[in-house]
Amino acid sequence: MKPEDGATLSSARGKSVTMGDIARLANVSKPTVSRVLSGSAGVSEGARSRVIAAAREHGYAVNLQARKLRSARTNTVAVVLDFGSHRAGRIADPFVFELLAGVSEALSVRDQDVLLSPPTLVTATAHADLIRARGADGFVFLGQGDRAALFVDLARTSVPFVVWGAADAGARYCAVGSDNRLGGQLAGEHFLKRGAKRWLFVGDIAHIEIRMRFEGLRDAASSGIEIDRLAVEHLAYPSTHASAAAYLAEHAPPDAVFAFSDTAAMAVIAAFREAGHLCPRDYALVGYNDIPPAAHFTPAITTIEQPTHLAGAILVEKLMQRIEGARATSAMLPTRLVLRDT
Amino acid sequence: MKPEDGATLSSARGKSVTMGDIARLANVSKPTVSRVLSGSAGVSEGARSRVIAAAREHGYAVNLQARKLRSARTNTVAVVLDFGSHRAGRIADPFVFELLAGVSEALSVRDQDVLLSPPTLVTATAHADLIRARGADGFVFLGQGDRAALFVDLARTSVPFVVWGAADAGARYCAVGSDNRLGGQLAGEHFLKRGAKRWLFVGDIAHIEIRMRFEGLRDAASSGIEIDRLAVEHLAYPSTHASAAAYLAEHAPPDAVFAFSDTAAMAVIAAFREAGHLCPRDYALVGYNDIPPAAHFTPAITTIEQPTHLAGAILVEKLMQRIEGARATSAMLPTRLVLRDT
DNA sequence: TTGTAAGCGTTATCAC
DNA sequence: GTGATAACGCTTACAA
Repeated sequence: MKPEDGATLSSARGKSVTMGDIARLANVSKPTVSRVLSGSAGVSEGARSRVIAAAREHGYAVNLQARKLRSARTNTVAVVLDFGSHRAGRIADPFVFELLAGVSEALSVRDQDVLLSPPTLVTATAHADLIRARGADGFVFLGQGDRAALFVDLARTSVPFVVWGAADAGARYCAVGSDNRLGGQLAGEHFLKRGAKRWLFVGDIAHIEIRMRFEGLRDAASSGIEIDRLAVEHLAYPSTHASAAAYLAEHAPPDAVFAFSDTAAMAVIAAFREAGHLCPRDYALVGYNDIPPAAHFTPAITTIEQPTHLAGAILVEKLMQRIEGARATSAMLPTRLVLRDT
Repeated sequence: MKPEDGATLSSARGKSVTMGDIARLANVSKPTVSRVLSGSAGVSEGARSRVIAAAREHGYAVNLQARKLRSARTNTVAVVLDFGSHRAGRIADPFVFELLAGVSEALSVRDQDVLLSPPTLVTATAHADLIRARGADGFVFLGQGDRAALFVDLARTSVPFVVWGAADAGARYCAVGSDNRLGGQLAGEHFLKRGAKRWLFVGDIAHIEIRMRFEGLRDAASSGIEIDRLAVEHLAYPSTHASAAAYLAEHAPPDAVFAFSDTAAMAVIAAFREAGHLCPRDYALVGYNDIPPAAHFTPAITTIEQPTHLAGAILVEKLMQRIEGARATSAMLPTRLVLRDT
């Protein structure tokens, strides 16, 4: 190594260390450094160790932007969270967070960067632009919210995306979700066993996932059973609490309640209790998601469990298929009834 | 426009539309297209409109990777979430999610991309590498978890970062948090008014934020007051529930409880109720965060409110200062007691 | 196994 | 106002 080697370091010129610098220090060429650092085979042990030593010594890290510019893929996935439903005093079910953790980990395993989709992205065009701008290779939507129309539009484009949520029967895109219809059926069967006749469904069926749960419930109902529906405005504890209280004031009390989330279930229990309508004494109740507090609530809430651990991995796998141009089928993950006190 | 224009589009050669294509179509040069699309002044109205028309017609979007390679900043911020505390059955307080929403929006306003920090990043070196690799310009840590040591290490480097959480007295880095000590004091004052003498603090003081709350509580205590501490293992509802039950079995019941979160407060109420120790009949209780269900729980929980709406904006502002090389002072956001039934 | 050369698509610099 | 030209730092041919 000649003394000049240090002097020609680009960092000495006030810039950051580049691959060329490492190449010079290790007495190899740039491509060889590249090969070593991206772990491709076909490099001699000597060259490899010299490169690694030089890189470590000079704190060199490959410039990700340059790499991404050069290669066809960005290796970045945009994740879309449904903040709208969680802000402004509405409640965030831990559920989405668990889903995010799962997705994040699955992507990390595949060396994919996770971009949080900016809240300004609303139209299909805007999403397509992000792909064209090479900001990401595809999208994972965590929760459908009121995006049904967006998905239909997006499915007409070549934008790779997967959606967490119910797969609509004729959906042209890949949706991975728990079997919401089954969830509803399980709730219905539970009510039948309890001999309940006047069922109340709490949830906004404008959301596809939630409508499927309602339909499952309806499927399970035999003749002689009456099903009423209480549309709560937001995914919120307070609004559910208020709606539930108002409902009791105007209607005959139900002897079974199926709530779209455990949080909503808690709100119903609280509101009904204030009116003297007690669970499980006066009615059966099934929640959704099996969040930890459900087990320890008083009464312990019977609920439908979703397989969050699997979900992230499967979503990511499907998206990768789509990005690589393959077809990806929608999938339904099984749910099960967790029987507790209600 | 000559017919050749279309034929020379790079998209016709199977590549995506580039700035050069738009330049040709609009009869200007690449730099002019760049000027128009990045909104810089000094372009004639004619050129501007031709460029915009051509870009729109061909669905052109500026290649973000190329732009980032060229410019000094990546305009990307890495956000670090504390999934560890939220996974595997532990509870996610909606609080973090609200914080994330706030940060995400504040960054979007400044045209910053949000990268979710990969779960593999643990050491200070790994974080520094991401900056050197130009994966991001800086970090926002949402929640300290058990990262105290990491922050100290990171503060010795030139990595720009800000932390949501308590600012340690001698901290060398920028921490933005609510005034946890004040929160503790407010709880203590509430207990004094109720005439409580045997206080119980529920929370793990290994977490700095939580220790500050404990210290605030202690500050508020006058002589003759006994304070006990119950360290719960995780940020979890179930573990708090179990610990609280076990506590009552071995100790004299407290007449005041200060829990590190509303969720934990709910767990305490439930566990104590099962042992016949009722709130507010037998003890006063203060939670933390003012999550929506706290208001509608039975009993409605008295709690400490944190200014989540402000937090995101302030964190981002401070980080931008750090990235631009300026100093950024830690900040304490005020908290207030929300008085309810407990 | 290794090196040379040629871009990837943008923006900065400097002329005009 | 506008345009030619040269980087930015890497990877992919292709050649040796």
